[in-house]
Amino acid sequence: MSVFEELKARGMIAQLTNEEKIKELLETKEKVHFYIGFDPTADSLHVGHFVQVMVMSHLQKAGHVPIALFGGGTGMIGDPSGKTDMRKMLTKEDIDHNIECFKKQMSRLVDFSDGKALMVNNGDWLLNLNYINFMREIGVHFSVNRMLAAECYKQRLERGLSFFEMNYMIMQSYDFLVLNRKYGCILELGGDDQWSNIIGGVELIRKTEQKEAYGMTFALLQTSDGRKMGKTEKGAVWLDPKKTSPYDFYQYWRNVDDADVIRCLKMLTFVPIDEIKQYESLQGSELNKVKALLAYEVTKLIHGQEEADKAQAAAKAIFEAGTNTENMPTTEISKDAFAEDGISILDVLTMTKLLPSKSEARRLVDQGGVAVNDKKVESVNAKLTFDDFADGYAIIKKGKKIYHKVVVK
RNA sequence: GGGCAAAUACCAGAGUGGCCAAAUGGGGCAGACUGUAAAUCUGCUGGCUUACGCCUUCGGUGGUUCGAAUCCAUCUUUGCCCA
Repeated sequence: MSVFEELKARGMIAQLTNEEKIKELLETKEKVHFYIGFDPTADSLHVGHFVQVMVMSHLQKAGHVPIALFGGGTGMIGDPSGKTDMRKMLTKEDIDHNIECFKKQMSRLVDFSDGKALMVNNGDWLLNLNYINFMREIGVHFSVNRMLAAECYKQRLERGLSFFEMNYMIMQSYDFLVLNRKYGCILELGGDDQWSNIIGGVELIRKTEQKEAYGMTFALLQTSDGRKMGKTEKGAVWLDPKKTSPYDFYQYWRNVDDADVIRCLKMLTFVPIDEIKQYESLQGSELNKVKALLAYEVTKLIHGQEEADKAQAAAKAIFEAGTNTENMPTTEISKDAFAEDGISILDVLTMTKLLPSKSEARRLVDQGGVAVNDKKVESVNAKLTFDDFADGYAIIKKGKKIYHKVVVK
């Protein structure tokens, strides 16, 4: 199976400028330079970027050359596509820092050694542009009428779109042109929300260079009911273990909706497509087992085998056997915090940051959502005494799935 | 630059002198049911307090009033219309 067919079979491809040409290109040309842009708006990649990185990896394995473009320049504007509000503007220092973080995370999946993949920063050519020259050379090729007609701006047209942001598309198109000239890059990839921006680049290359270039977009990682995946109450699911622990990361995938398992497995893991096909017909608790596979595989890709094993072991321990306290988040509490009759459960809950305020802690206890050492806490007046720490620690359970170890010092 | 309108909790959005910590919906959290899922049902959803209650919040500041999310002045921001 060719890479192209593989990507297709995995349901990753959303739109293409020219399907036959792109297929042919990827199947017959030895090294295709292609690029994907990343806006460094945070100091870690999140799940939304993950699909793009997977695509880079797939294509690289087939011998093609990924160019990861970091939006050091465009990031200072912010892509308005599909957004409802203007983005916060970042300083140059923030952006540089974020790029560094992206590079590290990406290197896990994409091999950047020996020119097998490239990293570029569009700040290198965008930041020092001369406005008039740029407008004369590039700006002339863009029609405002057409840009306004683009689907991705629709929402913004109702709420207001600044000229500033309007430029994003031009700049991204220019990126493609620069990479085309510099590296012979003829293919731009991106999330499906990037479609208009990508087309812009393809057309720009045709107009200025009289050359064919191609674009392809990937399905956004969405839940079956159309919501973006990778969002939790705490915000995005990050690839950085400091921001989303490997355990939480594992749990996120462990808990995906039934309807999303197969798609995630296809898009986010290297599990062979034939194997995945066998899972497609599974239902009920059988499908539940596939989720464990998904969680393990994805965690392994991002955090490595060791962390994946740990996360899996921790999950098994908690849900299938008693409790394994080894990889549990832990808080130390000083002996001094104890009064003669012990320490209030409410205080413990806030100290461990399991809950942000005593009021919330009170509510949760009232509703029977807290247990200590597997015994439900019955009253908001409950106290923990040293007896509760008989093994050297106490296990606090919040809800059904969140465990926390407390040690007295 | 001129005219008009708006700003309320995580989001959307009611409230237009006291009954307002503020309707309703979404989201979130918890409980029941389950498969660590979804759907469904129930409770909760500013902070402090054992409790009575107290404190902070309706864009900012100042004022009117016994009392202001609500009235007045002013500033800021956003949207719409005209140029």
